[in-house]
Order: sequence, then C-alpha cells, then structure tokens
Amino acid sequence: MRRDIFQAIADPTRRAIITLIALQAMTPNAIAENFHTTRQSVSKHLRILTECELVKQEYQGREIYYSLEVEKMKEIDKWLNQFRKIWETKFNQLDNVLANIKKQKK
Amino acid sequence: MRRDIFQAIADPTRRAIITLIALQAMTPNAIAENFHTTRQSVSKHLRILTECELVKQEYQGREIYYSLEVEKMKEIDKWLNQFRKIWETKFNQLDNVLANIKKQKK
DNA sequence: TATATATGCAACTATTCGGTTTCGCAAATA
DNA sequence: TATTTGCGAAACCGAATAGTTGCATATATA
Repeated sequence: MRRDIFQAIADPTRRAIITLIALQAMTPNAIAENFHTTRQSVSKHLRILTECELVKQEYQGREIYYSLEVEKMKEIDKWLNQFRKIWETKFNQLDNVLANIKKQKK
Repeated sequence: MRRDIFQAIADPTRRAIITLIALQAMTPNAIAENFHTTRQSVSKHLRILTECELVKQEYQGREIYYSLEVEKMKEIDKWLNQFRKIWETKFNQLDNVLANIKKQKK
C-alpha cells in the first residue's frame, strides 16, 4: 500500500478535511457533518492522513480530536522548491525583456 | 474522469517526468529511456499531464517535445499558502517561547 | 446496570488507475 | 516506393481506491 503525502492530497475530500482541521482540532463526527458522506468514509480518510503523518490524533475520553501536522505540509513546499527556482528565473527573463523594451524606447 | 494537478502529481513516475522535463523539452522516447517502463506507459502519463495543462507539446516533424508548464505549478504553491500562514505563525510562537526562556534566564 | 454515543475496523462493491500489447497513422529514410 | 521510426489510441488486466454496510469496543449517561 503506497502512502505518501502526494497521494494523500490527491483526493479532494482529503484536501478539504486538511483545510478544515488546519486551524482547530475536530472529531470525525464533526468533520463528517461538513461533507455529503458518512462518518466511516471520513474515518478512512483520516486513517490515510494519519498514516502519512499529515494529521495527528488527540484522545479525549471517547472522542478523538484530529488536527493538521503543519510541519509535514512543508515537504510539499520543499518539493516545489526545484520549480520555484525555474519560475523565478522566467520572471527575471521577463524582467530583462521589459528592460530591453524600455531601452529601445529611449 | 477527474483531472487536476493534485491527482496528476500523486503518481511518482509523473513527478519524475515533471522534474525531468522541467529544464529541457524531451520526446516521449527520450523520457521513457529514463524509466523502467514502456514508451506507451510514459505516453499515457504525458496525456494526463497535458490534460491538466502541467505540460505543453511542441511538434517538430514526427517528434513531439514535451516541456513543463511552470506557471501551472504555482497553483500548488497557491494552495499551500493557506498553510504557510499557519507554519509561519507556529514559528513565531516558537520564537516567543525562546524569548521567554531567555527572559527567565536573566 | 441498561442504553446511548463516539469511534475504528472488516467485508463487500463499483470505479479508477497504471501498465502491457496491439494497432494505425504520419514522417523520415533507404 | 518500401521500410523504418516516433507517436497516440484502444482494448485488456490486475491492483488500488472511495464509498457503503455491518459490527465490535469503549466511554458516557440515564
């Protein structure tokens, strides 16, 4: 069973869950209320998110509060870095183009 | 058929393809040589990447050069923004904690 | 103690996914 | 012109996936 962050955020429901619990911890029931799906379905998503450590659990009596492990999100950011360099370069190239146009106008 | 960037980058082979053609355009055959899979398989990945506009084609005779549409990658970055705010805040909170420890030492 | 509530887990199903094989088409080359 | 080469598309297959239903367990509450 493959289990990595990229596969985890591929599902739109999981992305929505992540956004939902980013700021405040929530129980599966509370989370499920926000979607047109069953609690069990949400539970499965939470399991996947927990397995790749994107989400952490906090037991409180019979309730389990889920919240986002923000640090883990940085891994996506880290992966994006290689492309960030490229799009910044492209931006600079555009800068040069603009500079040349300016020169020509003079 | 669902087709969005997040689903596109979920597959490790597709992520590798993206990295491979990020700096220079390549033909399907050339790309396939870098993986332990067939050209047809790579072709299917390229179709998916093209459909969600992460990759662009450039026809040159009977060859087709594929290259990364860097701009599209920014959409992932944009999605990450909501969490970036959170992890920066957490970092600041840690800053405060460190500041307090410093104070107590005095 | 009996009942209600919060939850995870297993079994099942329909759908999707990644890969392979085969084919057809168009461009290059002999 | 005949053959080779580069490519996409369709058909097929096994594995994975998302969702549902049913059940077991533990904690509250009456």
